[in-house]
Amino acid sequence: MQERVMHEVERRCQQDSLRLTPTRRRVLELVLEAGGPVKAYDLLDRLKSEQPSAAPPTVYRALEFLLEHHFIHRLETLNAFVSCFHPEDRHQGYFLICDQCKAVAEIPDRPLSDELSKHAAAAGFRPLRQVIEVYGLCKNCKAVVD
Amino acid sequence: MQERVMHEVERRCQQDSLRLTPTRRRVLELVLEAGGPVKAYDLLDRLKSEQPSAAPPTVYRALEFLLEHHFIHRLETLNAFVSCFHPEDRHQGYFLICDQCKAVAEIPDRPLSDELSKHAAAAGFRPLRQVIEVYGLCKNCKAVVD
DNA sequence: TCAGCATTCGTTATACCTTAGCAAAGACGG
DNA sequence: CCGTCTTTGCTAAGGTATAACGAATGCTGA
Repeated sequence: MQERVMHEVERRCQQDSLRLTPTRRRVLELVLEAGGPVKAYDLLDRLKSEQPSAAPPTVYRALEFLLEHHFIHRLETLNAFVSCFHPEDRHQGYFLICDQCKAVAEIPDRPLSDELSKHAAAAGFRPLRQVIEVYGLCKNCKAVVD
Repeated sequence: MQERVMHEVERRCQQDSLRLTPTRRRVLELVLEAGGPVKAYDLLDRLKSEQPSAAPPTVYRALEFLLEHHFIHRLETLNAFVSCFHPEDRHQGYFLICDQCKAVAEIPDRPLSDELSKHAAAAGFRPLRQVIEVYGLCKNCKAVVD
């Protein structure tokens, strides 16, 4: 799974001549390994253990690159980052984020996103970027509570 | 307009026996006066000029109270706060935020929000809170660019 | 191959955003 | 009034993100 994403990212970088430098690559791996939302400073700690010279800008610059090319996403409310599960298509969608266990599901729902864009456009607004995050309880945690 | 909101907030506080203390009230006024997204530290600066003892917790606690009762909203991506224009009904909707002039429009679109909740529920998720923010160019700024 | 240019990186420092913790003061019900 | 709960004042620290600048590296065209 992580490898699939990694390969896809490599392909895209080659195709668009983007430079997937060692640090950028390593940060992406760390995000993938996390298997859920990770904070920038957590990444920094992990990075430091293998590359003591790493500092905040090291991580933030790598994250910036990965975000820019949609290889990862940023969860605005959590100040955290998650890998993108479908880097192959330029999707728009939303996130379901469990308050309890922090599991994140990325739902590539294009119709809903298009609907939102349409509404915005109808109001004379030119939409460029959407942030749709739903917080609540995931299936498992809901079952425990009920 | 600002007065209308203020009155409505007073009414709600009385009705639900919430304590709209001087500081809470003043912070709400400052958010209303701002007429757009304001940062916590901007509020703090303004507050300090009339109440020198004000410190970060002063502002954050007031904001917390106002958020909790939906008298203001938080724009997650901007780390900023805006007043709620329709405190009378427990709405859900989305925000249109201009990258250029920072104007914020609060759109109380219940159908779209319900649609999103429905999708989430269909995936076994129990939605508790939605964050929908659309960034782009407002009508005016779009006209200038084109 | 090499000079020139653009991009990336290392490093330091700092700015910005938010919460913890605890004691004092105030509001409210009995 | 007294006890309790909520709110505040205050100090401090934790967490998040960017500025600035020079050194290193990669890329391109002569």
